[in-house]
Amino acid sequence: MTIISKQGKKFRVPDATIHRLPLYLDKLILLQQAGVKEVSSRQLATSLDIKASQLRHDFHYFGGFSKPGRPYLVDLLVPALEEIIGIDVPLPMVIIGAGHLGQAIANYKNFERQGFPVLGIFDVDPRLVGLEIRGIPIRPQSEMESFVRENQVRLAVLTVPVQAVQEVANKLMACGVVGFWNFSPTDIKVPGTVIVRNERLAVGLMCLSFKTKRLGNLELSP
Amino acid sequence: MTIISKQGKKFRVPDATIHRLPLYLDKLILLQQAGVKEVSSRQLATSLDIKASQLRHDFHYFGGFSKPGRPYLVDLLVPALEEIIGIDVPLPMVIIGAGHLGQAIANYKNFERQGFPVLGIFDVDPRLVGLEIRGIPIRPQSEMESFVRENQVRLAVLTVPVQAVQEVANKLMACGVVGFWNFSPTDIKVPGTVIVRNERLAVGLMCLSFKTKRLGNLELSP
DNA sequence: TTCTCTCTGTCAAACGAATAACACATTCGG
DNA sequence: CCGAATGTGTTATTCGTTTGACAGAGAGAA
Repeated sequence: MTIISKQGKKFRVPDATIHRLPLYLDKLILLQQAGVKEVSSRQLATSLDIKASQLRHDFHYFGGFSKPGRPYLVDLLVPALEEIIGIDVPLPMVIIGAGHLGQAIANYKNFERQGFPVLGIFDVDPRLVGLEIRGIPIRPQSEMESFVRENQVRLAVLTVPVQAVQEVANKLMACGVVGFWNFSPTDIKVPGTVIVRNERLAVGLMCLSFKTKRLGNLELSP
Repeated sequence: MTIISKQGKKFRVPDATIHRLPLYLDKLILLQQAGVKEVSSRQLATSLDIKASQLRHDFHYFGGFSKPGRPYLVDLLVPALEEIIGIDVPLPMVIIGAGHLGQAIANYKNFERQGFPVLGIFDVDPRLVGLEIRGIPIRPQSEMESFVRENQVRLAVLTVPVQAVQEVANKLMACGVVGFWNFSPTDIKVPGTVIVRNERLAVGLMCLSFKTKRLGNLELSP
């Protein structure tokens, strides 16, 4: 649940809705690239395996994007969603931990296209320092704090070992970081003014295990 | 929602509960390693930032793990949860796509410890073929199908480019794969007898963006 | 113009999940 | 042996999310 301001008033938007916004945007950009100009809630919803009423309900939180009777205009909807999600203004980030996962994320070009340029990668291992990933140098951990301050970085990706996470996060918060994308399998303690997104890969794998091993018990059709 | 069988009858377990089981197990193993023998629902729940009633409610789906009045016995609970989640019996997997993400996953030792040994990694790029990651060789894509058949692999990790995902998935299903851990940012079409877990990293990042940019509007306390 | 068709915005109902409440089993101290 | 304290299993309540229903705006055909 997140609060948004609209015309002075405040509204609460469900987390479930927020998670769907990037999916809508993604499909809409594909449509835009294909030259499609208009799309109805039903068409868009069907392609995402959700109900049209849910899509309209989601959009409703942010005010209408069309007029009754007319489908949505793709070229209007794309920038509107980009602004709502907040990727119209780039949000630079740093990656802490240049292990395999950190390098994989640094290598993923789409993040940059989607408004999340990686300004720097930091690691304690001197053997990694000096290497470059897509032109972004791996810097020594000791430079992290001054770099984050000087570049006013607000978002950090944490791919460091479990034992180091909390300490690294503390240092980053002291330097002005307000959002964490945490890949370590542990929670970090932060004040309510800081946002944390935990990406627990092992959990996903175990859910898959749970379901895969119970395939025989599945309901066959909804 | 997944259906489980218990004493002949079938019960439905919410997805939300299934997602928490690995978190419970994780904390319990830490306690076990610390030599703790007993833990109450309140202690365990507090350390995971959830309500004790929710934890008991979750456990209730699988029958009681203790007797009224007595806390849970860590050494009983750990194997019980392992069996429920299904990681008591190893579920071997293959990784398709040896890019940075594929390599990162192959490198993550904990998956093996948690019952998910990586039997093979496959890639179309001949420059990658022959390399080894933790002793697991990268094999040519052309060998994928025979390998999966011969080793009766049931679970596959997909870290191939978007355009290739559906075709690769089709081939794997024909060879007996029934579970996919899909890291490409697109849905794959599968019959109801196959389980897919989509790990859409970009969505997580955008949710973080949405919330980070609205920090000023946040409710200050719940 | 008027009729029909399409499709949104909006509200209501149904559903699912999280939290609270409590009965009762067990232990422990006196 | 009894009462207080602890803490589970289970049911009831509250809350949030999804789905369904529909009024009415706009477009196009006659």
